[in-house]
Amino acid sequence: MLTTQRKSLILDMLRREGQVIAKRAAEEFSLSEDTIRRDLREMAAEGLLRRVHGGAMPISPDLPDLSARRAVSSDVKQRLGRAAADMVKPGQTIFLDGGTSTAEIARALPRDFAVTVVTHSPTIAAELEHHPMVEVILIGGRLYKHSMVATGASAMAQIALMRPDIFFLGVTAVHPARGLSTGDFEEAAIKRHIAACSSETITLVTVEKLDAASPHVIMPVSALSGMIVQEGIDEERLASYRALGIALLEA
Amino acid sequence: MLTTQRKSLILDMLRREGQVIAKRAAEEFSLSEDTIRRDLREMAAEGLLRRVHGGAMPISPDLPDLSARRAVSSDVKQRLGRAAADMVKPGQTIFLDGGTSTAEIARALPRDFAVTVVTHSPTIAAELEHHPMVEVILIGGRLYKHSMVATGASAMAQIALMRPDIFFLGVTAVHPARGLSTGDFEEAAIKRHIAACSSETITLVTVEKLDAASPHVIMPVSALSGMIVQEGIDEERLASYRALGIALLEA
DNA sequence: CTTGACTCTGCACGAAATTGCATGAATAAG
DNA sequence: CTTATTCATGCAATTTCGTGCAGAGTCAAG
Repeated sequence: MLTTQRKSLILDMLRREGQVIAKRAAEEFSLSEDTIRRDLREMAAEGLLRRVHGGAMPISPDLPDLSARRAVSSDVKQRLGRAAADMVKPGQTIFLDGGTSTAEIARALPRDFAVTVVTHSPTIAAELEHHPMVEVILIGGRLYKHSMVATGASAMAQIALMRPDIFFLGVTAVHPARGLSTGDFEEAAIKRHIAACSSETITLVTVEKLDAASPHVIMPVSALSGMIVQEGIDEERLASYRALGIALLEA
Repeated sequence: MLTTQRKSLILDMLRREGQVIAKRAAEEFSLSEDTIRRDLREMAAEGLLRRVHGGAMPISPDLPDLSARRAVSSDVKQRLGRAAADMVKPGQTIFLDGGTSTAEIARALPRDFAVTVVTHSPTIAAELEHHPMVEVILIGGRLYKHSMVATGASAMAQIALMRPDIFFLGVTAVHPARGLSTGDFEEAAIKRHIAACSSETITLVTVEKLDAASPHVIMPVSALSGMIVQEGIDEERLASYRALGIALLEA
């Protein structure tokens, strides 16, 4: 990665999140903290940002509109998103479902290796605008307003041409017997179709989704390759999933 | 391969990916890095790009990126957007090109009647998320990072199935003789294709775009149905467009 | 056909930039 | 005050850069 580009990305990160944490940026770019600190020092000298202990802050006091977005993305989902992003290897193609959980994956994707992201969510696609190394394939179709994903015959046909390595599936409910489910029939169909085209299907699960059921079934839990579950859930509640042979990763 | 041609390809790569990495370009063209470096050096001398360690970046350091430009949605563009939205009648289907001007149209669309919006820009699509009456058709394909629009054969095929009433076209330059133009060859092709499928094509023009020309021609000005131009431009500068029979609306 | 000027390309080598690690100082937290 | 981070600087290893140079190809004049 070019250092010039990295500095722009650091500025982006600063604008987006209102701060840059040296440690986090180092992970993000897969570089040592020393390098990030050097960047921050130089950029501070150029007057692009203000150096603080642990990272950097914007030169001017916070812009309000972006801090709002940050507040929405809960800590739990961020952790799940990072764990999911860790599973992705350079050169792979992943399919990101619509939703707030999968949006976190998009944000957490390492910025230093090339990945192809396929998505039928314009929101996710827009999220990846400033990601330097990610190639984005957008699936088109009629947009479902409530979930903001493309659906319909055209979307199905475009998806049928893809063979993603991992499908990160968004669900509203997970139940050991009733399977993975969501609130809309059409959406369930398209999720099922994406899963069928993908080598692996992984879903991100927070407590409130666990052991719940929605009206429209996507697939049995056993069809999953793995689940990334919120940390701190009783082993007891997870047992029935392990019994189904599902790989569980806590984050 | 001709070095002249290679240099254009390098410029394309720069526009497409926002950077050129010497090593990668060398692989791409099956040449030594030395040759690429020489090219980059020469092109930097010609002012076509900015040399950085490891490769090259666009000439303008840190173009105010889309988020910044979006925040600075200028008063002029808002007025142009409103004028464009006023042209749309209930029940019509419009195609919105990518770009900041057309994004203003999306924001200005009346909230009380049903319109179908077709777009190949995930940014525009996301913008319409909270619009109650608008049906959004998203065109998919490989996303061009710098302009954030879907391109490629798949996008072309999806567009070919649509017959929008109005295409609101985004351009970087308008010239009475040299026509409508933009910075990227591929983009020019897709814009031309959309225009061919649409009943009318309207473009929004601010002063700095008027009487200017970019490298890649989209179509002659005479192929337009109309232009919405920024208020307060000398009648003299508009005369040549009127002479071509173009309907001009000032806003 | 031959010759000579010119261009393009790859290789070699010293210079410069970038990065990670180590060390000791500075800072924040308890 | 004590402890754990975080910071700055020096240094070594690696990568990239610029330049000189030689071989191959092109082109035109002789």
